[in-house]
Amino acid sequence: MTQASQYRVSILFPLPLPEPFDYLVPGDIDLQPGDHVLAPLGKRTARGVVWKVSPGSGDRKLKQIEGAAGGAPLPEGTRRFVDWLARYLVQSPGIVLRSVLRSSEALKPSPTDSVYRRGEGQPDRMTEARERVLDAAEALGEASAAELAREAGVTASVVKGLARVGALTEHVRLVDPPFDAPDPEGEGLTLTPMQAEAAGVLRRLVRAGGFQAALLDGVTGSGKTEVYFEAIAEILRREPDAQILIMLPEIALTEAVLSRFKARFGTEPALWHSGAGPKVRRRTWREVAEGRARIVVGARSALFLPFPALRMIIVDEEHDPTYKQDEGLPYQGRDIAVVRAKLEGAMVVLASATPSLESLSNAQAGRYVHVRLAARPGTAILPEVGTIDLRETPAEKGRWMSPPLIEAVRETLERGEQCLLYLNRRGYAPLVLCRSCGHRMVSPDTQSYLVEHRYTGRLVCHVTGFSMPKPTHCPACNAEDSLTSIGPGVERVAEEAKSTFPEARVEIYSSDSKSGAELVARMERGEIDILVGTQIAAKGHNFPGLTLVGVIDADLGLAGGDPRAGERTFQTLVQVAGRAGRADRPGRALLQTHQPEHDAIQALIAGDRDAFLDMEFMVRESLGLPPFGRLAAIGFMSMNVETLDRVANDYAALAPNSEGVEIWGPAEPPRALIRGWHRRRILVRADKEIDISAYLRAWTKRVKTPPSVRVSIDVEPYSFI
DNA sequence: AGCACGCCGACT
DNA sequence: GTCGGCGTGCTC
Repeated sequence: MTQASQYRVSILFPLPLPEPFDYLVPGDIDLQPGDHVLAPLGKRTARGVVWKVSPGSGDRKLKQIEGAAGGAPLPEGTRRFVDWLARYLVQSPGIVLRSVLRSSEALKPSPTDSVYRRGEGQPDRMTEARERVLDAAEALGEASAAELAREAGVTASVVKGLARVGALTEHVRLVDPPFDAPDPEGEGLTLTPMQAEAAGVLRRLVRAGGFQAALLDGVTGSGKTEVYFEAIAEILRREPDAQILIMLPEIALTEAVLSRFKARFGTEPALWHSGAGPKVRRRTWREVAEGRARIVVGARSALFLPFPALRMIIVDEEHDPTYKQDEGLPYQGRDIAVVRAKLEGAMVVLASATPSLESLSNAQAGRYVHVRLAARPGTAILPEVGTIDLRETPAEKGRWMSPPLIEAVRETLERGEQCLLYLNRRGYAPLVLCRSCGHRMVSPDTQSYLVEHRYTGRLVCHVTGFSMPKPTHCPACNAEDSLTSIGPGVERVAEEAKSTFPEARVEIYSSDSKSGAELVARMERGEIDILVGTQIAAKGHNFPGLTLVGVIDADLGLAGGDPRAGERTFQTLVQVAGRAGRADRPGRALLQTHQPEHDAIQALIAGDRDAFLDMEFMVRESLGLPPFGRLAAIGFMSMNVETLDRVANDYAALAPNSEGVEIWGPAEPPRALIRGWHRRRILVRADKEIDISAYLRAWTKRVKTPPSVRVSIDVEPYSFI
């Protein structure tokens, strides 16, 4: 511990600090990059990670490290990912590190508890209570004292007494046991020739090694999961210690994948999602960091886990908008997954039935290997799709099903088949207004329309969750019973379906439904004739008796100035229409629309995704929008509108002048006021060659903002408006 | 993110 | 006269 043997380390803290801080280390403590340490920071001790090690004590007077914090070191690939992301997202590296260090207890070894098994010894004195405990131990094989006591109806002291005399033996058990190694040779489904061919392409990429990107583009029900399972098996055969991350957009989807996973690999994967409790998190985090968890199934935040040997990332349903995180650290999980794979020299597979424009463009440019997977040779991506022009055959006043749609439903019901009526609007009516004075019921926080939910009798704000009973008098003019419901929600369409087809069994499926799983099961068994559903009904189910999908309002989402609306509508309609006519019964989809000539609708009818894409690409290219240009958003939030506007305007005024960069705004975003917080937004559009992150970094360095205004930077905003 | 410093309002 | 509000600034 001589002076000369001291050295320096740079420590990155999971705090919004601009850079790692330097400390001295006594020569008898050995620290490597990635090690977790405790270090004095101001008046307190903070946890951090060694980012760099330098020889000598340097010329600055530095504080000394307090000690190591234990745990497996943060792998190099994870550290490079943090550095890269911080630069790309224009955030402090500490903020990014915070997304990595998501379990405070994971650095400690797993806690242990004691379990008891039946031992050789016999108690000198046998009592009834002791006998019951021994019976329970035989039956359970291995159990904690509390479990045995509960099972036998005695107190734990009886268990302890038996352990003392050797009739029970005590064993130490890990509370967080390691995960079992997956078996790549487990039973899979038999692949169709088409699937086998796709799996073969992925296997070849695995064998090529290093960074590889593939877009697995297959219609709903084409067996994408089975195909990427084969790629995973190939990796595990070649490298048993390889780690694989399967990303899914929602927890709801994990159940289905999990059971298929278990069937294929003979064990359960490690889980990681926002709903997981501290126990699951610390187990998964630690086992991943130690390299013992091989396969992780997780939500977008699983990308930040400290994999030491990541070899493959699957992004399932890659088009799903929930991969975009908007709060805190704003990032697009799908894009970041590709970067992480590149930094790790791993393979990435993006899978979807309706790939995003960005991914398709990457595939077209040859950056991703495009693996197409049709259900059967020659099958179109859609069932027969037709439109109903609401300008020619409108629904009756106050109703939402047009005569042709009613007729189609009748025919379907007569054949004993099922219908899905799709409308992406929860509740009964999206707007409630006063007949006598025209007052519109709005949310107090956001000024957005309150949605009537007739089932609960309340008016609900879908932005904040605020709700109130539906008033009997207009709050503006006090007229009695003057509040009328405008427009349709699923509850209203269901009401109409019931009155039109009184003999049919009609159910509603939305996120308000109490038991979605039960509805799905009943629909599968044919116990529902007409299912009226929102987005949630469009995802991933297989209803063999469903042959007609009626889209109540195909125009929803096409309106407004959002250039991404067409793509989103197209994807949704493909997913919805894809529900119809599986299990060898031809299905059809009918779209009620006021603009049957719209590109997205036309492309759907033709079942022609490429035509739709060409159209979209042209629009984007002419505007210089992604993927032909870069976009970023600077968000401002404050309780005080005057300060907010001043700061946002100052910000815009200080934008660096640069060729190929345009500044739009500041403007009011779609929800300019939420719970007393006012918001403004500046959009930045840049040509593709411009490093928009560097531009933003230079810009933000020029501006200092008062703490009363919160500024956030989003380099991959999903919404353009 | 903490934590302290500091400069103004209502209390024993 | 002090207790405490949270605006401002710093942490190797």
